[in-house]
Amino acid sequence: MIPLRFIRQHQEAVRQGLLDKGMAGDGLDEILALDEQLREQVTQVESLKARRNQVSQEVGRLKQAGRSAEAQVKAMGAVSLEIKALDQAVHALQEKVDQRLLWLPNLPHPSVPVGPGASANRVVATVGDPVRHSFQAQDHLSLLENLNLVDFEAGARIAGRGFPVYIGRGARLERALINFMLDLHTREHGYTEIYPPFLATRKATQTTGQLPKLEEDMYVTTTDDLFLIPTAEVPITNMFQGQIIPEDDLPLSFVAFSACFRREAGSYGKETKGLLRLHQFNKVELVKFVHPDTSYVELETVRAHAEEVLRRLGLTYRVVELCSGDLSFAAAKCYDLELYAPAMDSWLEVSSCSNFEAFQARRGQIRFRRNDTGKLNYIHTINGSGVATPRLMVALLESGQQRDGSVVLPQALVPYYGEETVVPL
RNA sequence: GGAGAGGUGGCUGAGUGGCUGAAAGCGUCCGCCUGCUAAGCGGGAAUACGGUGACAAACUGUAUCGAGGGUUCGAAUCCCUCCCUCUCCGCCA
Repeated sequence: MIPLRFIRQHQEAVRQGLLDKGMAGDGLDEILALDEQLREQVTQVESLKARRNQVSQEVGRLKQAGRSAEAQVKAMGAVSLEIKALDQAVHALQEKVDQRLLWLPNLPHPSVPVGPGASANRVVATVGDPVRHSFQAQDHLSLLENLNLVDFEAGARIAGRGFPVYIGRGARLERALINFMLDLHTREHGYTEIYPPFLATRKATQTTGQLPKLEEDMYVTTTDDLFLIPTAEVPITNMFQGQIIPEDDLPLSFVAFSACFRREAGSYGKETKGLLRLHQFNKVELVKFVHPDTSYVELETVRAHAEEVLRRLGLTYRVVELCSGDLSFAAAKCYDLELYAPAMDSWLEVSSCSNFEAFQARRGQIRFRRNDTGKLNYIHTINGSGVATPRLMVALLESGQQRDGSVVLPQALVPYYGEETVVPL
């Protein structure tokens, strides 16, 4: 949420930010017009209320003195009716303004490259050399099939396409990846492990910014109006909804494994084969609640923590700084981590590390009290995937495959998986 | 799902129609005092939005005692609806 006062005072900067983010600025004019109208009416009701309060007190005094207050009571009866009518108008206007504000995305940070889409993104680092196999490499689909790790048809019978069933060693490998990542982040990076609910309320989902705009991408349970989480960011961030965090507790760092559910509306046709785009997948997510002064330092930290997963697994990846037009709704700045998949010769996004600044905190009223001034301020939220498993598995299989069709796993994974190689049965 | 109890400031907890934005305590901040610490003494401090003002200080208005409605000149206090928490019962992995 962008604060209304800020919009009022920095109209052109906000307009430009919205344009950079690929959103027409016309919503802004409407908000500003409504806001002006609103403030005018509010001033009007408030002065009526001020008068009523004053006279009502007088009535109290008169009655206590045993004197009549009939004239005052009568006059205020009329005023109260007027107030009621005006109040209704004000509420309706307020509701309109609030709704429109919820549809405004966060503004890009000044350091973010301006551009409309992926072409304007900036590769800021590449780690490792793209693997070149000396034999005819299999893509992940055939590896999954030949090694019998995933059963897509069974998943389709259960829930439709996009819901893979991991089987046998595939399930074990998936579990190994999750445990490896959780251990890394909790033991070495200092995160507190969370096991969150996988469903969240409309309000919670609004806090993190998926709603109202991305409702069509969410699975919802109609009888209770609960949403299946698209990422653990939703439950973790909302643990502190409406809370005031002591300044000395900052930063708070949490890591959670969760299943993630995404309808992926409108993305059919592309990447629908295999594990590249799913309706349900697993992810280990990092979430930090940080002091506003340090949020951009913390963003780099989270990014480093996410990168560490890929480093430990010896995978080739690159870091992409997203341009303004590619930023998600709530993000002010974001790095994507992309793994190299040799058989497909492509880069697969496995992590997004974003600074939301106070955008989510404002929607969810997450604040801290400053020790020096005693004032309440919004904290900043940072999160990063650390990381999502399906494409990680893709890169792992395609990179580690051998001429004989087996896959050699990275050493870091062996204690978790229990074996060094996955061999064809 | 059934019955009951309850939701008040950072926390605990008073408060059943006007003098309550809200007692008291804890915590907190400032000052004093004691050669350190603890204790003690005095004082300050809610949040949001609006107005005047320099997007300062300050002053001022309105709202806020779970949420939304209602009654009333006036509601934390009375009525209705909803949400949440706790206890007991039922059901259940």
